Amino acid sequence: MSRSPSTSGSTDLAPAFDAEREVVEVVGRLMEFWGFRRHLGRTWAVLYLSPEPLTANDLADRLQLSASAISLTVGELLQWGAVKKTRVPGDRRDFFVAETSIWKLVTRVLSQRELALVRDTAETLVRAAAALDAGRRAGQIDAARARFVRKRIDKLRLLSSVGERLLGAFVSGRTLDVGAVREVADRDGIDVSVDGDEGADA
Amino acid sequence: MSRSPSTSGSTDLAPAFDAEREVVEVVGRLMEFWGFRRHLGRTWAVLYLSPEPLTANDLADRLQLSASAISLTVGELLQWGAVKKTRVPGDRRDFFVAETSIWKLVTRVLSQRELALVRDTAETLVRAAAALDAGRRAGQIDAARARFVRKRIDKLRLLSSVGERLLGAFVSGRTLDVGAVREVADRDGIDVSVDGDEGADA
DNA sequence: CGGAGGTTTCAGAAATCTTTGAAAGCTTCG
DNA sequence: CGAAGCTTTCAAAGATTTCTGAAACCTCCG
Repeated sequence: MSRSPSTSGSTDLAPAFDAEREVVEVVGRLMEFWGFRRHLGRTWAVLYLSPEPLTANDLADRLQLSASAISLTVGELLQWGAVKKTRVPGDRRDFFVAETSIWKLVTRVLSQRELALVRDTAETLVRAAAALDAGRRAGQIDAARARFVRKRIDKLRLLSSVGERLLGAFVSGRTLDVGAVREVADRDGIDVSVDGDEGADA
Repeated sequence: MSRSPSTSGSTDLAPAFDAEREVVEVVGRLMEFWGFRRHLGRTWAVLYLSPEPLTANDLADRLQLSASAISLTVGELLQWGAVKKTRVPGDRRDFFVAETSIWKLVTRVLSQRELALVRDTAETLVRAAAALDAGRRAGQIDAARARFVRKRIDKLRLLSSVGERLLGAFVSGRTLDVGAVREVADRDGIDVSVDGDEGADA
């Protein structure tokens, strides 16, 4: 009982607890923005702000969610390594703690999720370019148009490769190789002129 | 008429057009990941791969969307500056072209959307910290606990300020100041030890 | 000024994503 | 070994977001 003053009506303790709540919400929004469900962020935040590990029940109370929702949410957080499970000797329940190294979390997500996406994109672009060339060779499509599309796809490829390098650098700790970014910025500029460039190469 | 071979059935031209379609879809997914509606990405991609400006109708055909959906989508793309409206002398219709400088687009989104988010977050964190201190001073909440929460909030603040700086640097072209990131990484490391620190004074 | 596109708006339909409650599955303690 | 308490799973309910078709609204041409 003394453990969770959560659902208690607003007493004098209110302002400080409001502070916590606000933080929880803002982290929720942040995570939502990052493409996670909002509750993942909220849940992590509650744990992050708690001095002691919490049980699924504590979380359900504070977040106003059902036990099953908590289970699901916590499960996902565990997968991302954003939360760890702990057990307390005499207690049958699971306790949870937040991973506190946010940096670690961010890089993990970047390397697993985003990098996968970028790679997938790159692959698709390569395939598309190949298909286009094939179609062009076979004379199935207008040559000029094919050249145009090809160039645009190449630009996308360049971008994606730079993105991949950026992410890679970021994740692997040697922080942001300035060169990599500059390069895009520049090439991007150059590429814009590709439109006029048109005839140069295929 | 000769202008839009869009709705024509699949003939020998298929493979090359499939290439385009694939690109369109992959860009769609990418954008979705970035927090935009998938159709925004798809629409932009269709325009990006088209040598000539297209009408709303062309877009509706190629994307299999209703006129209203196109209107909405294009409207949003216009707001982000991802697409531009063009008019052709004898034609009453609106034509659209894709903004080709992707770099410009990315930075615009980063500076408008993300930066706003980060700032909002930072502000909330400051407020929360203040409320917490107030509560603590008034003795409304357990001092040890307040100190703990305060530290965690401070860590979040640090992170958000670094994020803000990173975004700012990225957007403003002087590319990624290595120092900024390193700093977080380090402090993050230090902060993790806050847990141990905890027991000392709790 | 009247009419023929073309575009935008908007309320309802459709699709998608979330959350829930109930039941099944584990685990630990007696 | 059996019971009690937690946790997880899953189908259905609930929300939310997105898309559509119809109507209103422009704009330009004749």
